[in-house]
Amino acid sequence: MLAQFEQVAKAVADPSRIRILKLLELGELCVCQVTMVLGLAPATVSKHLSLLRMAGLATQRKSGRWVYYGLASRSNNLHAEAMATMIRNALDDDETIVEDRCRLERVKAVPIETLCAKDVDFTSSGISANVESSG
Amino acid sequence: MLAQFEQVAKAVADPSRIRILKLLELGELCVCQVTMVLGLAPATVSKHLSLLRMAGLATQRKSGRWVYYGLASRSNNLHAEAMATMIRNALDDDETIVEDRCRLERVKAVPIETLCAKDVDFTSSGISANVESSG
DNA sequence: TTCTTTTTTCGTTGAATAACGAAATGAGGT
DNA sequence: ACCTCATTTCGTTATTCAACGAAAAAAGAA
Repeated sequence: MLAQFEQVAKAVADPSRIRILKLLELGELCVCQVTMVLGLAPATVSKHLSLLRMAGLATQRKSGRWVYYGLASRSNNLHAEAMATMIRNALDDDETIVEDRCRLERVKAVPIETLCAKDVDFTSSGISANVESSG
Repeated sequence: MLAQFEQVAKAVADPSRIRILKLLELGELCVCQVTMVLGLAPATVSKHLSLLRMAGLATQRKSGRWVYYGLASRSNNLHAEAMATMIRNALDDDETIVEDRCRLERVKAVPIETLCAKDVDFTSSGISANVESSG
């Protein structure tokens, strides 16, 4: 019980994971989308997402080649819901969070097929993906 | 802002510090009292309390030779209050917390003058402090 | 099956941190 | 002033953990 609380608190005591949770508020995302927004290695992001899931804060759904993560609505971890609520009611004005969400919008604009392995430059103002054939 | 949240989350992501916060719910305590209950070195407990204070979760009050720490009612850290509320509404049934509070009652029964440097055996059923001269 | 692609696991490295004992600090008390 | 004692700071050690690249796994597509 104390250990469960500790698990949730540790999960939330990392800026990257907080950023991820605030991204997931806008809907479920696949690993590669989160990777693009945070600018971290895929392995690192996968680990963060897995850890959030273990703490009862995120859910996992596999669809096709992609694995989608979302916010957990109900959890087996007693304290996860309270922590999730607290985070949902906070940090919306934070500079980093706002920037992340802005970047997310642009990442979402790119079809997921062309997002990951291609040379998508989302750091500049526009997204210049190879979308010449998608209509 | 994100960093502030991170600070609070880190402060709370340690079992010893959670135990301390749940002890402080029962009123302010000096470092040596907390030390007796947790069974850690004074230096370690002092560090934990200092860290809780830095995170806006605890307050410090010096009186005589002792330094008393208590729960912060209002804080300059935005997220501290929310986290404090969450913890206050949780873990009251936790085995460790209950045991800690039981030990605290017995520690509180000993006058603070005789508590710290003396050979107080609070691990067994009764407290056998050297209180032969204080009555 | 074979290839490709997304995600995860593995192993390593560097940084953060919890714990301790020893020494320093600070506040009474003599 | 000096002594005593509670607390804090310092320095060390062992553990934890975030990040990465490389390799393995999983799941379509050809």
